[in-house]
Amino acid sequence: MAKVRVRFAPSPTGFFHIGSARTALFNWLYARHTGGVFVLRIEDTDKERNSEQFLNVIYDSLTWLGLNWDEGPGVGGDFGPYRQSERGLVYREYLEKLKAAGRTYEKDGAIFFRLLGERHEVYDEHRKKTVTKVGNTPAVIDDRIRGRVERTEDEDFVIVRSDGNPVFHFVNVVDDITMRITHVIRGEDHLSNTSKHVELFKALGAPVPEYAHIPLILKQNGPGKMSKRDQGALIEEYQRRGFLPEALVNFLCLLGWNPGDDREKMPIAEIIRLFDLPGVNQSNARFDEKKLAHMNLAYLLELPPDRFVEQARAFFARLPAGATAAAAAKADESYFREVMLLSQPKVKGIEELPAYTAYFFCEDFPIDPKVREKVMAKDDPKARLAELIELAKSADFSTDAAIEAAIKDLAARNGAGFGDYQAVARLAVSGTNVGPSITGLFRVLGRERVLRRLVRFAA
RNA sequence: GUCCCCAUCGUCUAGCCCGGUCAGGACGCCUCCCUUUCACGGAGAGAACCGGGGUUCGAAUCCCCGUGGGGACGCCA
Repeated sequence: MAKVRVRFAPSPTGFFHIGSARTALFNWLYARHTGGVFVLRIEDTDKERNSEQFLNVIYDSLTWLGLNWDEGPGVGGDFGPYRQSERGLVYREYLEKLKAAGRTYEKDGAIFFRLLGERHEVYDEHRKKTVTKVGNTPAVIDDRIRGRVERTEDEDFVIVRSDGNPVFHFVNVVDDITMRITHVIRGEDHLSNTSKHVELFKALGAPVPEYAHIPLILKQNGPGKMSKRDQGALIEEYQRRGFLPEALVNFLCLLGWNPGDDREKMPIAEIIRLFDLPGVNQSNARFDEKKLAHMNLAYLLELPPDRFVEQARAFFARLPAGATAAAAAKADESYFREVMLLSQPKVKGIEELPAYTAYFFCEDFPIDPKVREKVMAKDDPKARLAELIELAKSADFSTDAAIEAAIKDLAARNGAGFGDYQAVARLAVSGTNVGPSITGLFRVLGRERVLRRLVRFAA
């Protein structure tokens, strides 16, 4: 059997959004599952809307997601060039084939593709004008996801604009032929276009590829499919917010596909092993950022320490200039690491880290007045504070266990509970009532900082 | 308006192809437990087969019709 060749063919006319990412992902998965080839092709025939900047968004997003391409810009391949703007000669050659077959005609300066069949005029309600319909035979699409779909293409359509540039339907088909694409996996929004493509394949005497139209991703609130302007639509936003690409990829896999059992969080290698076209759903899926956040957290919690710190470091580095960013940047590398690892099991995302850890890096952190009121209303916090200051002067700060033992001992001697010390100590050293365990807090902050903050707070 | 696709908890979904288990899991929500704050974690509750016909002893599952949702109808891709 011929080797599977799939392609992802984005147009650099907008941002790279979640729907495009999933289309790319499903193509990539299918290529990896079958041992086939994943081609990246840039559909930049619309000169009005293209820009180099958008091209980089595509490359960056795919790379970040780990969707490496086997052929395409940057890596080459035997069927290039891989940007449509550089394939004019190929299109001309195939246009000649259509012309020679008598399947084209010129009108209003543009070149139309001629369908086979009887012609008659009819008034089109939607476009409010009379159009020429063709009594064509239906195109049969054997869709790997949807089954047999019939659709009749009944109007000639433009394949070359009056400015001489070929349009999407034509170049898409020509490229799929010349790049030997065996499976076209794309969004369901293209299903209606497929009859045009089938007509072109036939007219060019080329075999029609296998089709697989995947369901669309609907916006989480309101009607319609997700578009680049919707909340949470852009891949670069997840990247910027410190989401883990493996979590996003895992989440995206589950939008329209499942392994056939209850498993959700699974390594990409396992997904590759199990992924197949018949397993893809037929119905559209609504995007749910809460579930994505949950998936991200699950990955975050088990991220190896080195990678977690690396992610945190990168996130801090991109932070807009400010007190926390500056202080963290100046912080000792091992201290930064300890602070981040202490916070890893506590935060729900990398993006929470700066706010969550701010007091580790500066001395002028705010004291939450509401928390202060609550804590100071408890049983003799001033005495507890004084006792803690004494403890901080002499206790062993080297391990959590040592700190815990010291505080417990203190509590026992003064007829108080661990909690009586915990709350006031936390308030004094961090200004809040949330954070890592008090023992971890003491250990990482270190004796000097803890003592200084306790004394200052007591004053 | 025409054409195409789809239809199980609020959401993602299993089950459907090859009719017969209290329709299963996950997210979210709520309750409880754990606890040194906050999270994490654990336990539990609540929550669905769009409607109507048919076929059948029996339909979430097969067929038809509605309805609903989505998409396409550009010299955009």
